[in-house]
Formats: sequence, C-alpha cells, structure tokens
Amino acid sequence: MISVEEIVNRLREQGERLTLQRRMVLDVLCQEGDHLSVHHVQQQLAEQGRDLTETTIYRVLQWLKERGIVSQTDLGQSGVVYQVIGLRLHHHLICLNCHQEIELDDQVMEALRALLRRDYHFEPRMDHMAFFGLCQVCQDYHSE
Amino acid sequence: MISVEEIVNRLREQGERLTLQRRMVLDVLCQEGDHLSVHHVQQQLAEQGRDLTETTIYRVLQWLKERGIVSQTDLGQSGVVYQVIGLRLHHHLICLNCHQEIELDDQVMEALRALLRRDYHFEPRMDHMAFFGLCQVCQDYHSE
DNA sequence: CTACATGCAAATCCTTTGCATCCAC
DNA sequence: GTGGATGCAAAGGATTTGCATGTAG
Repeated sequence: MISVEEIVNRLREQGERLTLQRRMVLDVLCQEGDHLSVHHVQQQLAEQGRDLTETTIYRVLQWLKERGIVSQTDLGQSGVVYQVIGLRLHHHLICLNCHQEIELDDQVMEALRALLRRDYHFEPRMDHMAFFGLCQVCQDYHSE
Repeated sequence: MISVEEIVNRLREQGERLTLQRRMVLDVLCQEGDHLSVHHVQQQLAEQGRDLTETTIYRVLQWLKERGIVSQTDLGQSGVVYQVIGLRLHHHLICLNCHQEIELDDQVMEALRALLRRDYHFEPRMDHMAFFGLCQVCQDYHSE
C-alpha cells in the first residue's frame, strides 16, 4: 500500500519542492485511487473546500508523471485518467462497440515486459494500459 | 499486400456507400501507408489537386476505423495517426524522455493476443500499438 | 427519389502559455 | 532572498456539430 507520506518523502529525498497544491493533488489521488480525470480531481478537492485551478492540476499531474509517481491513461470514450502507480495495479480491455470496460490483472503484462526488456533493451512503463477490441457479446453480435 | 480495389470491393459487398471522397482517402492511405495524420492526408490530396475538408477526412477515417479497415494510434508527441490494417503490420516503442520511436515487430503481440482471447474471450484490435517507456540510452542517463 | 454524405462555419473540449504574484527552501 | 510554482485570463489545437446542399444507389 502506498501513502501520501511515503510519496512525499520519496520526492523530498530527490530534492523536489513540495507545495501545498502538490500535496492536495496527491491526497486526492491516494484517497480515490482509481481513474481520476483532471476534472474529477478538481471536483473532489472542491467538495473538501479546497480549490485548485485546472491549470495547476494539469501541471502537478504532468510533474508527477515525469517522476514516475502517476500513470496517465487514455480510456477512449471515458477520457484521460491518472492513477498512482502501484496502487491497485491493473489494466483494461475496452469494447469498441459497447464501451464495456473489463478489468485485467497486471500479471498478463509480465511476458511482454520481459520481452521488451530482453530483446529491445526498453524499460516499459505500462502501469495502466487500455487495450481496445470487441467483447464476447459484441463479437457474437457482429458475426450474425 | 492490400489494394484500394480490394478494400472497396469488401465494403461494397457489405452494402456500404462508396463516395468519391472515401476513395480519395483510401487512395492516400494505401499509397503512403505509414502514419498518416488527418492533416497529412489533406496535404497529400492537395498536392494532387484534390481538395477535401478536414471535417470529411475525420468522418471518413472514423468510418473506416469502425469497419476495421484502418487503425488509429496516438503516438504521443507525434499525434494521432491512421494506417490501413494489414499493410506493413508493426508497433512502436516510444521513449518518454528523448521521444525516439523504435519499431516493433507484430510477432511480439501474439502471446498477449492469444491470452486475451483465451482467458477473457476478448477479440483484441491491437493493429498498431504504441508502448511508452525509456530507451536504453535514457535509462542509463536517468540512473546516473 | 431518398437516405445518407459532404462542405462550411461555428462551437466545444481539452490543454497549454504568458505574465504578474506568491511561497518553499 | 530567489528560483521555481501558482492563478488568472487568454490562446491554441484538435475534433465535433448544425444545417443547407449534393449525390450514390
């Protein structure tokens, strides 16, 4: 489990500047955990009476992403979402037809990761992927 | 190898309406093959003295995508590109740091495709993927 | 003939930028 | 004190929409 304290300490050790706004965004990310959009982060904070500009949220999330703290995922119709890396590691299968989102265990990525490391000397950052295709129901329907 | 004729015939058999504009977009996609953006398609056509509105290009590409004729890929910094599926099948590794793009043989996707089909009854449409991470040079640099 | 596709202009959505002010270290 | 972060307003870019007109089947 990952806590805000843990992340803050890690960043401080790296000599990063910890502002109130950065802590606020991290708070929400750790509380909510899943699939937070920029707008969603702002809403959550507003409900707690803590206001942040969208601009700042974009900048903080970008900053966290560059430091490997959060992942950024484009879920297609559901937009772009952010998530603390390591907090409930998983991925998604998204149906192009009915837009159903199926959750995918991280384990399925291991073989591909290993292959990319070994054969391409590439260090993948596949922390929250979205794969598109057709779910079983829509496959059957399409082939009728 | 896939030709415009072949695609047009396939669509006609499905009862799709074949307009001049749709043929024009298909022409460019089959001629150029690789990584065509909406803007790029428009430019290519303009050079041949054949003008199309961006709106129409968006609509045609969307239409082709829904019918499984073209793939749509977000390459990150390099934007969104389209490509005829089956025409030089490949994928990309993209460095988050230096933005280098490494080409990836389609073969590496087979195991994951098989797993998604078998364990999730999901028919993946992974025809032109982009995976992000760090290339060897940037890994070494980052760890200094 | 008719339903569907296109062109144009305008709207919309998401994200970034410039610049003055503020604050963490 | 000072460099970097924030807030605000405005710009930017990509994509979508409404509606009149055109055209494939």
